[in-house]
Amino acid sequence: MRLKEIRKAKGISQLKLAMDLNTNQNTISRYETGEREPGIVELIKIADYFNVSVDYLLERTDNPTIQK
Amino acid sequence: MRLKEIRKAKGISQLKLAMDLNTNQNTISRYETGEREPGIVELIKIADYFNVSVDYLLERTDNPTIQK
DNA sequence: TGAATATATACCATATCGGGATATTTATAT
DNA sequence: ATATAAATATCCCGATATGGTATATATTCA
Repeated sequence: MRLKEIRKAKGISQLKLAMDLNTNQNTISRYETGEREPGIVELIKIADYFNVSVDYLLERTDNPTIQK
Repeated sequence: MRLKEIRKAKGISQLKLAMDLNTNQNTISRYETGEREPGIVELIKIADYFNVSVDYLLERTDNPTIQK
């Protein structure tokens, strides 16, 4: 997950992101450390929040846009 | 998940797919009926198996290719 | 229709998840 | 340099979702 990188680029804290996604800071932390993986629903929420493709979030491509 | 559609297009059974992915036929069935969601690891395995983007698999785009 | 193949469901044990609380680390101000 | 605040990581736990085995149902087709 390229989450930490993306979040930092937007300059927001784990706490803010967590609140915006209706979850907890510790949950975000775990995603970033790789201790846990989000479910698909949460994964999509994160991608949408940052306006990036899921493939980009998962480091499967270097292009953040969704191929229309 | 656009799994059923993709699998049928390739003309393979749930059982064959399951075996190729080292899982069970019933697990595939559940993904297709929507009764359960795969974890991210399994999601990526499926996308790679069919050579489609995760976004396509998740019906977030109509284009199956990964934007490089 | 009967056998084979394909798909769905029931049940269960376990792993994984999210949450609250807390610890640790990092930044900031004085 | 130290105190305070902000940010991030970790511990513990209950609840839930997951995958597996076994089985039922549905579909294909000879």
